[in-house]
Amino acid sequence: MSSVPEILSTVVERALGAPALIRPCADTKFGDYQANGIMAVAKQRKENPRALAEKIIPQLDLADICEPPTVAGAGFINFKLKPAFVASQLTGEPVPQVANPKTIVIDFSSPNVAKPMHVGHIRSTILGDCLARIGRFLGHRVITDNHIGDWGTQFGMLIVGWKKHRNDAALVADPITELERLYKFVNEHGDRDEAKTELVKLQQGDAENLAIWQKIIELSQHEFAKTYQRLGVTFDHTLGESFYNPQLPGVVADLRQRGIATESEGAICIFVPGSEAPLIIQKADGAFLYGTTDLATLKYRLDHWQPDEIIYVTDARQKQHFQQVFAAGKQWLSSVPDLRHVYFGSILGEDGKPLKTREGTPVKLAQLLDEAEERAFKFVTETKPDLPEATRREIARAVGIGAVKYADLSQNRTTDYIFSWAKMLAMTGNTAPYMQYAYVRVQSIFRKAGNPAVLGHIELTHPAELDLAKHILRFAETLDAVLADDKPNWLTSYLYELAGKFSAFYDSCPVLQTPEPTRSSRLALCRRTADVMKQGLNLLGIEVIEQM
RNA sequence: GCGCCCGUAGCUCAGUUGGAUAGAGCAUCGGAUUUCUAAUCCGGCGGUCGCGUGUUCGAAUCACGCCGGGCGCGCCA
Repeated sequence: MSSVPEILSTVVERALGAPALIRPCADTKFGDYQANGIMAVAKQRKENPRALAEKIIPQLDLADICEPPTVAGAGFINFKLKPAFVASQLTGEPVPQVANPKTIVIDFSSPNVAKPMHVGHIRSTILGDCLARIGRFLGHRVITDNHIGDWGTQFGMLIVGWKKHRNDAALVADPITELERLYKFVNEHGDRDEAKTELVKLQQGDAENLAIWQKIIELSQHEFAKTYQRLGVTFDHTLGESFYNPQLPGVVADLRQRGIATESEGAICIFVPGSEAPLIIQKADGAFLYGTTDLATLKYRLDHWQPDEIIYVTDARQKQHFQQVFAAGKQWLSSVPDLRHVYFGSILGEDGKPLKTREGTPVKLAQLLDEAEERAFKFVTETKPDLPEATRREIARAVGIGAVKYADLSQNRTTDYIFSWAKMLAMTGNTAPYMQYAYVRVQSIFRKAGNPAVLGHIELTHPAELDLAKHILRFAETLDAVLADDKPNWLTSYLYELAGKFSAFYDSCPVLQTPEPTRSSRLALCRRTADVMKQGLNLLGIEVIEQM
């Protein structure tokens, strides 16, 4: 089964001989879909667009699908779907698998070892996970990779701190906090030369320092895993910076040999068009930089996974860096896939400045999730005091975590956004709880009906039924659009409208008290709505619940 | 100095890549329930899309120039 725009495109393009540019109608009074391509063609051929549209229409064989198409405005063709067609489509497979699956590597989250994950990691983690879920759902081969920061100069300080100032009890209780303390302590009070010496020993393979380094990574990974579990995020690989470390000298040598990298002011640099400053891959003192690691990583991924596309989910400030890395990669490697920097803005406090705690430190992710759950728990306890506490906790978990994720994903990722508890946990408006509630209402109907409702024959008569049904059909095209531009906020908008249309239907179309055959038809419509809601929220990484 | 991003309703934001009369939510005002969870639904109010010039059948969207805000720019990641 194809999406409706695909069906319309195929038919129109056959007659037009050019892209049909099928879009949802700007206003539903015009119809359901419109073709915008006629005007472009008319311009090119110097024809009258309305006349061209009139000429095209008789060639369109769409009698089973929509009412006779009409010409409007400057040369639009409008299509109004027939209710019988909509009903028939509802019983098919909701989302077709892509015809040509791609291999997509998604690099996201990337926290630093020995530091707590903070709000800065939310967007990368949630966005990357969402894109991975959608890619897989559509049938692509997706490989997720957490490129953690597990190598670098900070280990000099950490090793000194570990050896001389470690508090084992604190390390057991809260490893990351203790590691952070050690780093800060040495940074402020320690001997820089000593840190440098330990770093060099580590780099030269000193057994004791290597063991400490590994232990620090292990402790950190264990903490990361807790957060990922809460968020329901998984990775296929966690190949951090250190993994590529042994490859760096070879990468630099190869780049120099090919004349792509050159020495300048003592450093080894790659100059790429479009930016004045070079990408430095080896410092004057011989050390490598993250650009070096990024190039080594690119080569590794190409060699091992043969991707068609690599997505890097990092904040917008790294834009220039990735432009340089991508440009350098294209000079260096013969066949480079579609490299995408999926960037995002910062999370700001309500004062419009980067979100910080009262003490001025970044807000820790774990604490943020705690607070979200706690706020949701308070609310559930107020509204449903009779539910057992365990149930209320479970609802609060799904609602709280869902709210945080939804608030982030519903925002256009390219801009900064203002973090607001009130807004994300609001039970009205474009929020996760609103949608979870809509789902709960459908489930309640099924419970009262005494069965989960099967997908049977659907008859669309009431305007609210038809409106809801048409929107359900737009699920597939929405997911295509999301993945084409890496913009999950289009999916959240879709789901918000779905929940709204369901609520309107719920309000005006009784289900269980209605006589057959309408009762079964409406139950089937509820079934399909619930399935799409659940699937859609699942693609955002948000759980549904049975009651709230 | 060079470069990137942003500016849309009182507030927070969409706007599918140049399409029709610019849309939501919040706030505010009004209405709806003997019926499946009112955490709901329906309606009203609210706009010089920062400003200007241009490109064309058509511009919030593209180009150029201003104004205002954010960010990045050779040896951190």
